[in-house]
Amino acid sequence: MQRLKRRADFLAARDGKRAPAGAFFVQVRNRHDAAEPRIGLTVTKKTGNAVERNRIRRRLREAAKNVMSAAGKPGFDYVLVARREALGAPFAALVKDLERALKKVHDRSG
RNA sequence: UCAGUCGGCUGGGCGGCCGCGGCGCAUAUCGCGUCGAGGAAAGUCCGGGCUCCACGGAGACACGGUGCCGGUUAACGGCCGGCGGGGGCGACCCCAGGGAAAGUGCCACAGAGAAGAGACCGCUUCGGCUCACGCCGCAGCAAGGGUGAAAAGGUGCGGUAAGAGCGCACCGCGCUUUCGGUAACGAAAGCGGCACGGCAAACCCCACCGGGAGCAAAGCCGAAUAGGAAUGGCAGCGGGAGAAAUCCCGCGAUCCGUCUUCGGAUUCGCUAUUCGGGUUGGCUGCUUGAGGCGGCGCGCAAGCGCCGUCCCAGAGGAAUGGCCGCCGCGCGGGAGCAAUCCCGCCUUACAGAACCCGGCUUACAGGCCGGCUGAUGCU
Repeated sequence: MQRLKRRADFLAARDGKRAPAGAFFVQVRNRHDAAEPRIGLTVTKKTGNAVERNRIRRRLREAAKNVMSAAGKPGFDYVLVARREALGAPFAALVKDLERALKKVHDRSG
């Protein structure tokens, strides 16, 4: 699973479609190419201290890993922006929310 | 046993499946092995290493820091030992602890008086008035009261009209000498009738220390695009001369001299190659170090020396995670006379390496160990 590492990619995704997903929300950008889907994670300092931010990032990454192979489409970048609730939410719920959000985004875009 | 005080340690364990980062091996595409957060990784408050910049030496001035003595260290504002002061029955704890006879300044409020001070209440001889209690006046005084953070040595005895270092003893203080101690300092003796209030976290004086910036330091490699320089090739627009190469005039543009005028230079463009700078990016710096552990020796200790042994995170939108099982701990609830058993808890504090070390400071659920002190009980 490819990760977003450049600021420019994050900025591009910020202008794309977004969908709420419970403890976080998803921003999507269509790169219009055939490469595999990529994900990026945004956890701001407002969310908590370093330990909490790391934990949130890891849980979201793990959830994305479970979901992306099935629900992610080639040529798309997905940025998951965490809210504080992602720290304590059950893992199963994170996975479910992400699946639902991706479905919603792609249905809407056709 | 209770109360207290000081110091140290720990910060869940085992296993399964699926993953992540580094390194090694490899059939180099599947894989295998191995290692992978902390005591504070935190705050970034000190001290260093390292890198770049600046700098001839030395000194002076300014600014900042430190401030009892000795030791320790690469260094420190750290640490260890000691001294002095204060607190506690004690173990022990606390101290921004140089200089106030170098100078300047400040000491609010209260109070009569706040630094060569002062007399509000008060005490007393004498004189006057009054039968008397007492009142008034001149003078002497500062014991007692009162104000204050602080009132110009303290306590006691003598002394006196009342008093006062006025005299004496002890304590304190100052000076001198001797002794002990490396020293800070301590002890003793003698002398002095007491001078020298506090504040230096007011300015200041003295001693010592200090160049600046930081791994986004610094070095290397370097794409596209734009721009710079050099060289080669082709080459502006209009008109004229010529067979042509080419030359002349005008126009535009750029540059130069001083803005204009005027004068000079270029042919400014396109293209190719090369060079230099350089952003995104990549690599190095990047983890072997004042290193960890063990033993021996020296030292009261901080620490030092020798020997052996180990390699123990190196990410970079930043790896150490997700889901389970069993055990353990804690809390809550229930059953039971009890031992114990059952159920529940999003089961664990503070917190995530970012160049590396030495400290300091701050945060921290629960648990463990040891030294010492006081009280009580038993022998």
